[in-house]
Amino acid sequence: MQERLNRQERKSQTRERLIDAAAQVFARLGFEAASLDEVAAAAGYTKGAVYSNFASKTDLFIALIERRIEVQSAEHARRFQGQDLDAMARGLEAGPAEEPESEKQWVVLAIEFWLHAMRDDRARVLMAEQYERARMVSADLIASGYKKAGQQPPFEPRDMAIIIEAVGAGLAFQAALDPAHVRMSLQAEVVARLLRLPEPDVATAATDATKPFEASRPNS
Amino acid sequence: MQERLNRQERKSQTRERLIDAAAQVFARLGFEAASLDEVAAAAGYTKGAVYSNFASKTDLFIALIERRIEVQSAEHARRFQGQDLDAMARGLEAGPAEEPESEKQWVVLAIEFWLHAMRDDRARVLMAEQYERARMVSADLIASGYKKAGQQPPFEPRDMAIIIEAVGAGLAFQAALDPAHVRMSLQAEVVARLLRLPEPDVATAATDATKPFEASRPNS
DNA sequence: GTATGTCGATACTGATCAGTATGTCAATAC
DNA sequence: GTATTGACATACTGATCAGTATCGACATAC
Repeated sequence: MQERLNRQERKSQTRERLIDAAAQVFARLGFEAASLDEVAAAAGYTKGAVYSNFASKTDLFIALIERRIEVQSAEHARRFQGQDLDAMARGLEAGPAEEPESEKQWVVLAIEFWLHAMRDDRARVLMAEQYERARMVSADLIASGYKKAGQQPPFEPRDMAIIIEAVGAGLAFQAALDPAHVRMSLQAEVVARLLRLPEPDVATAATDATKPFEASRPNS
Repeated sequence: MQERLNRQERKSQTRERLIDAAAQVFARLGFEAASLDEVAAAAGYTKGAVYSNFASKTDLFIALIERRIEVQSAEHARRFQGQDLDAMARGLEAGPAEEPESEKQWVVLAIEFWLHAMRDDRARVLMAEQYERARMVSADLIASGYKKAGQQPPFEPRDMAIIIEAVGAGLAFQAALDPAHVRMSLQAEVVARLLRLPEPDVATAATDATKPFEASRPNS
């Protein structure tokens, strides 16, 4: 049952298993409330394995998020690269790629890490960079989508990326609290409405298509 | 310096001070990492005062959120009641009512409580009910705003309330990570576009006309 | 006045847990 | 083969902390 592995292979296998277990346990109990004993046990090891692979509890958390970021970035690129606007909107309608349970686990972990990031600058910068990279990828896709369609975006592509992410995150937040009252499918509807330019209302469409809505005063 | 207060007054004063202190300490350290000794000390008491006023640490957290809900609901109603759509949109542009530091504290606490709610049904139901009530108030305001304007909303008023909240929360989430790259003022812009307000120029020209679109470099 | 009950302080307990020190065994090196 | 190194297990430490038990002071009741 147990493969013959050399040191390096076995160590990275242990590392992966610990990270998987940490994802489960941190999501279930929260980072602070979770103990490394429980994480190690969930992976079939003891705490010694944790400290042999990670410098600290926080380090394990960061490794977990870093791995997630890699997976997610690849997934994100794979899913939307080279698509036109309509296809992107339809992609959103399809909802998340994962099963709901796993998806919710990642939402909780992202929030947990966000809170951690509010108090730990290393984590904050890591997460901020991840979001910024994702925004730039999305913004490029959006910009080239509009260019192909020969149309003007209603907001700067970069702002559109921010907005789409915001709507998704904000809906997930509310839906997790109260799924009976909040439909995640609203995200696709909102985005479709924001993306699709030729609206029946000719007068506003004409003005809006030429100039984006003016910015309000700069934030403090 | 210390007023003469009867028992009831003094007790509720103690309670308020403990809740204030808990807001500070929980926001700074997180609910789990914060100790009741520190909360009590921040309020000028000892842990005995906490357990004389609250059944448990969780109970204190819930009392804190309940009080916040009351304040926020009153504020929300006061701010938007009886306004038309234009005025509501302009109200959003004005940003949060509180100073940024206090505002951020409440964002963090709301997220912290949300995470708590993911694992504690009592907290989840409380928070879900709060959001649902706020949605209904907003939906009514939106519905009557459209009725007055003689227009059709692009989404059901209740869904619009959900969306506006989602955009605000999602932007706050990103802005807290990376204020240099995310403008909170996007919320007002998105909402204005979704509401499809008739010509914002009249109302906003006076204040905003001098600021052309220049979104990509927010000063921070 | 005296009695009573309440609020909050003090002191303690039992449990938990991150991190460390050391041991053990297997893989690698020679 | 023997020596060495590395990965993980075991055992321990020091510290923290929620919750409890008890006590004193003071407001209220009579």
